Amino acid sequence: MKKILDLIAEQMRATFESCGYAADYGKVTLSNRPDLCEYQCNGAMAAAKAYHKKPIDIANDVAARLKKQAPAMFESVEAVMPGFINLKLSGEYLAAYLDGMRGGDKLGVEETGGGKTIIVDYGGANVAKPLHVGHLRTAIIGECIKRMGNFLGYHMIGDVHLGDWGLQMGLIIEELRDREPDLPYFDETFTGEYPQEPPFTISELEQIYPAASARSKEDEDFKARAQEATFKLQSGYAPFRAIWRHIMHVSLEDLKKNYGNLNVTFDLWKGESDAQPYIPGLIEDLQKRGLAYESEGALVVDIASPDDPKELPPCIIRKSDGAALYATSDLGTIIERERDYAPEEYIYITDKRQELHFIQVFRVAKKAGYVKPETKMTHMMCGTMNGKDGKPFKTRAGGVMRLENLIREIDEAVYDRIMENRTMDKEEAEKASRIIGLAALKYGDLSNQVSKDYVFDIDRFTSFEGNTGPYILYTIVRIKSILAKYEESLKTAQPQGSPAQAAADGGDGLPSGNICPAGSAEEKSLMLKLAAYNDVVETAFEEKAPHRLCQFIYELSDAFGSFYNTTMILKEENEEKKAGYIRLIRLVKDVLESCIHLLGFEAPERM
RNA sequence: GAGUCUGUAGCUCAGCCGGAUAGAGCAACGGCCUUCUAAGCCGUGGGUCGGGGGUUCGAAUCCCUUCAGGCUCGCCA
Repeated sequence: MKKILDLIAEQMRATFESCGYAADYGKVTLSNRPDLCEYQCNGAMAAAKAYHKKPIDIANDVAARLKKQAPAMFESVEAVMPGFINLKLSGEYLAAYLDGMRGGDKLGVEETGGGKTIIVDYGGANVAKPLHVGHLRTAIIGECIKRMGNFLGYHMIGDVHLGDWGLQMGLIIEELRDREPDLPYFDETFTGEYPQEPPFTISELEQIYPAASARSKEDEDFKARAQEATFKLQSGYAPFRAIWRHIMHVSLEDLKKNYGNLNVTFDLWKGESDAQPYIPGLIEDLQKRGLAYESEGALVVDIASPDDPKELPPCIIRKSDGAALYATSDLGTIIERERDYAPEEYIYITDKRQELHFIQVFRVAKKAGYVKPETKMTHMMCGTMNGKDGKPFKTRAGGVMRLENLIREIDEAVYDRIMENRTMDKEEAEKASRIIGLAALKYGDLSNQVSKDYVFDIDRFTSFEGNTGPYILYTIVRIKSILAKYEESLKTAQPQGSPAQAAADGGDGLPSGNICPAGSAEEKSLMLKLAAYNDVVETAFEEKAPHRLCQFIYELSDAFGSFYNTTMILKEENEEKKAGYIRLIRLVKDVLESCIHLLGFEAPERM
């Protein structure tokens, strides 16, 4: 469906034109004075200068003609000093628009994506290291971007892009050697098959890595061994490759479980190791074409542009010791992605501290022609999640908070909250607390601007009052409850097989018919808010701004709350009117559920 | 030092490609449950939009300057 603002603006543009002004002045926006109007056009003030007329004269002229040209669309059209044109939509027009949304398969949202392929690189988890809060933002923002894109008809490919090729592998191998020297991987004379069973569990692995990491900081000798082991692994030394596969296997299983708990999934589980085969060719190519040159012992590519306010450092693609690094592996990944998917856009979602790295990688990729000039390369820079003290979030002990501990803390707080307010059996309360906890966590994060740091306050997030995920869920649950009661009443009033039952639309038990024009200010506010849905989803995706979606569902829930409070839906005596309310609130529920699905969480049946 | 981002109510944040009286939530205070889930609704108080200058009919929004803070600045990822 066309966006309602576009429909109004089309009409407004035509009217400006027929009054002898350029159509461009007919821009329409949501009103910033809801007490005065619903939509507004400020074009008359802008046009005043160009046509040497008083703004109010132009506004009067346009308003008078608009009323004649589109009588069915507006309830009122007013020109107001100094030159605003204030609009109120007709109740019938609005109700019909909402019926159109109900009839569409995506609630009126158009598939503007046209199947374009976009790769979203988020996650960035490291193999053998547990997920921590630093991975939280990129994961849930990326998941949301991916879901919005898919909903809008893009072909989104999410890649976790694991850190699976660094020094941590050598550290683990050498630590394992010291702990279990008898394993066949360390027997250079061993010629048999390596065991299928991994020599460690996930919890052992998670214990091995930090121990090895700490040791390498004190023990130079150990560190050198780890570096040597890393080098051997990367050179293809069979026993270490075998250990590496075990590490990957054990760790991936755990990562999938943890991402799964966050409702985050990936289409690709690629990692830095997958980029390695492309690196020798990449370096050779850059050298042969004169793009890469030796500088201070390293191999670098210039990326500076005269437009830069400050000359940017070159991108290092090979260290002076001959090893490849982060940028090299990202470029290798780009080559593979071009070969396999040739996406029209890349979206990388990482911490904002990686800004320079991506500027460098993007410029090298473009300069060398590895991606087409028209391919969009976007780096979404996330702000950090801070604690109440404004500093990066830490555990009480001062360490890095593991993601699963954070999730558990929230779920427990939610569980307590449920038990103190509701009568619910233990099993249902536990299930509900996981669903609500995830909503609290994700909404709390996504409702902030992506690029800004934000304060994560468990007490606030689990207090469930006001602008929170649970409030949104609560709205959905209340609507579900009303709908269930209404359906129940229909069943008792209309026996099975009756004509009224047969006329039910979509087999959902509700009578066919339309949403009625609003009967109250609260109802109309709710309807106007609903009508903005397609616009909001499109804007949120274009601006890569999930917080816009959050703001929308908060306002929609708020509008529903006011309507709910002033209108006794099930007590309505006029059956047609009551059915109209039901259709309306069902649409509210559908839109809210659609939105939270895009945000990456769900609503429980009761709470 | 250079670059860059941020600064809006006591706290946490929207608004920022110029528009009318700067909005929410939390906290504070006051109302509303024999009626669809009160995790709700309604209301009150609370602001030099960091400071200063400029552009404009009009600035939280654009430009300059200044203060404060964060982050980044070739061989980590």
